[in-house]
Amino acid sequence: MSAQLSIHVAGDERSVQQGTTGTDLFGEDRRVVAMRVDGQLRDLFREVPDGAAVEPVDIGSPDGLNVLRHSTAHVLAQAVQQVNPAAKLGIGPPITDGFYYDFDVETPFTPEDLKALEKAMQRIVNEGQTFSRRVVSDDEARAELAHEPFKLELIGLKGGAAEAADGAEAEIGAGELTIYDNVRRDGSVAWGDLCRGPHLPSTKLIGNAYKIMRSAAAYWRGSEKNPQLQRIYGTAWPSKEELRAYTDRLAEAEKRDHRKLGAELDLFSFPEELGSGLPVFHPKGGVIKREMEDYVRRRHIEEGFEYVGTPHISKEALFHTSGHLPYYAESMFPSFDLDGVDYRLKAMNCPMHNLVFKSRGRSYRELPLRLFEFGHVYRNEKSGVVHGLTRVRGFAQDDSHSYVTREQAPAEIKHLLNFCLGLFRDFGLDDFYLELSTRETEGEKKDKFIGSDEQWDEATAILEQVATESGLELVADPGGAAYYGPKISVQARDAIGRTWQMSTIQYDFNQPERFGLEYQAADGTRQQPVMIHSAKFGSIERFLGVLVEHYAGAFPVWLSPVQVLGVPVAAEYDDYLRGVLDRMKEKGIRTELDVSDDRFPKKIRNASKSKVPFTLIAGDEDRAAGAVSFRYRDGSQKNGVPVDEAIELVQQAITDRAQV
RNA sequence: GCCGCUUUAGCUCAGUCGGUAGAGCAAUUCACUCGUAAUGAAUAGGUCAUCGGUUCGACUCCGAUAAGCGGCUCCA
Repeated sequence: MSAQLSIHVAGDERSVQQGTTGTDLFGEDRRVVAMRVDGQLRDLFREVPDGAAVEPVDIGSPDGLNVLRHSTAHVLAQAVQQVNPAAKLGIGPPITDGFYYDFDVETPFTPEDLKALEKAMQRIVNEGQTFSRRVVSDDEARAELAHEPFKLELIGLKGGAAEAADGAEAEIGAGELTIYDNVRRDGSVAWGDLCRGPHLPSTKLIGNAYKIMRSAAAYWRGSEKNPQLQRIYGTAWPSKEELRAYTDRLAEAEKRDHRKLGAELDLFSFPEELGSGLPVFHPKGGVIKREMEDYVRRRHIEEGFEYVGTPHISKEALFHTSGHLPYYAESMFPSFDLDGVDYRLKAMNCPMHNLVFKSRGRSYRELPLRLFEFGHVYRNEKSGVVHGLTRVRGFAQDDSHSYVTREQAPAEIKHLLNFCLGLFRDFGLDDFYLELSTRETEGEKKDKFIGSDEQWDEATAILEQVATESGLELVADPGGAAYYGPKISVQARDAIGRTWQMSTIQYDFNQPERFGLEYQAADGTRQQPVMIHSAKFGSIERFLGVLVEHYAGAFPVWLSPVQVLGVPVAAEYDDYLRGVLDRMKEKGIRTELDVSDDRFPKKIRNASKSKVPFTLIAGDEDRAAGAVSFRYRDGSQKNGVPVDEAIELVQQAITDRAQV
């Protein structure tokens, strides 16, 4: 048996003996943890077939990291069952920057449990266990995993792994079932798990560059109808240094947390007296909010919108007309009675704008008719989801509705998308992508949506076309549509990598019908308009929160609550500096003067901590020269700037929306 | 909503075994008038989240509620 095989290794043709494995090809290089054979990820110890194209998988590559993290998840699961043999296994896939594993246990894990598990994992890692792959039939797997009810359920779902649960495809592939045994150096089997693989050649490679991060409950297969399992999150990296870099990154992200910075910079707070998810903006946060509002109001008018105003509450019947009740009832606050009539707080502005449209006859000549306002809406968010400014119960949408003919719809959607993208650029946000949210026609969610198949198909096709033409990254979000129509949303990433839905553009054929909206066409017939909902910030509150994190509180000059902070070298120069700041105020620049009795270095420290873009210093030298000195956030200096020039410099930075 | 954790001065946090609370920063006052990240001293500040229970006695133990944190589910 010494037949020769001809294979391609990393692009080069090679002749090797039959039976050659990945380990034979790449075993020398410890960074190679798996291989791709004709595109398929494989364990290194597997034999390479004739004619195959083989690529090494580096531990630092996306595939390699997934293998590392998935194997680490196995080590965690082994540790859990070692400590608590009664723990039942859920799924344990790699995720961004780490992995998790779900367990069904009697009592949730405590922080002490997690510490103990981390130690148990280290012992397993040090044993240098190998992962041994074994193909099993469905029946064999069922027999072997009789005591693992969740794994049995997965076996039953084989082939439909994608629907089984996010991450379930790591356990079962579409093809044959496999079990991976963890084998000690003496050949004894320590543990085994139903798994598609591939895995590291040895647990040794995990080294000590892993960490258990936290535990939390998670619903089995992602549905709140199912029992909750206890999920342990962990992370794993090719080296200790990379693990350190990751934890440093998390610490850095924590410093940018808008909830923390919001309190430190005196921007906003959540008074307990008001209730969960109801923010108040302090004067400094109010400045940013107003700058955002001024900007977006002006931009809407430039883009052909007309500013309207509507109330916060209405008779409940309006929301029956719109379809919010019952389709959106869960998110609306309960009704309250006024003289025998039920009223509701509004959760969306569209029904009110429809009434503006309907207030008189409309002509095709008026279309597109674009109505816009800052609509304050109230949503009964479940207690567990309220989160800083990014998920609140009362917020302002910069909400608009464009009423158009069917023919005008694509151009209007393009118009709105460009509007949104321009806004993102002006606010300096660049880490974002588009999401196309569509309805679900199967499964339990399908009854959440109203309208005909033809309507949905047309609306979805138009949105998809515009989104694709934008050339931006586009992610599908099946089932994420509003009940009345599909939507494009712009998703922004915050400092800790979470993504937030900001702008949305929604195509709605349902509400015009439900409200009986119509316009008179050129031929004299009455036609139904299409309405296109859009919110550019989405929520003023959320957008502001994301801005705080994006800038870590160091806003560009035009958004800074205080643009220039005057720091006199001694009290003697207060008046001189006040004079300079007064001249700036006349030009609309936001200034403050530090007249506290702190000493100069302390004032500099305070100025620095407050993250103002321009600290303006004046002492004897400056006063004598009719000048001031600039100190920037990075500590750099620009001394002896003539006052006129200084004012010009600040004004320019504001106009340019510059970061300094 | 579900699971787990947390709640002490404006902020960050100590508080031993159940015997009625302490620091730093911030604030206020005084002195210092100072050129680039903390001058010194003094003063004031608390229904220990709220309500109930156990106890001679509760910040401490138990329960409920509220708010927050980490997830899940859900969303702008």
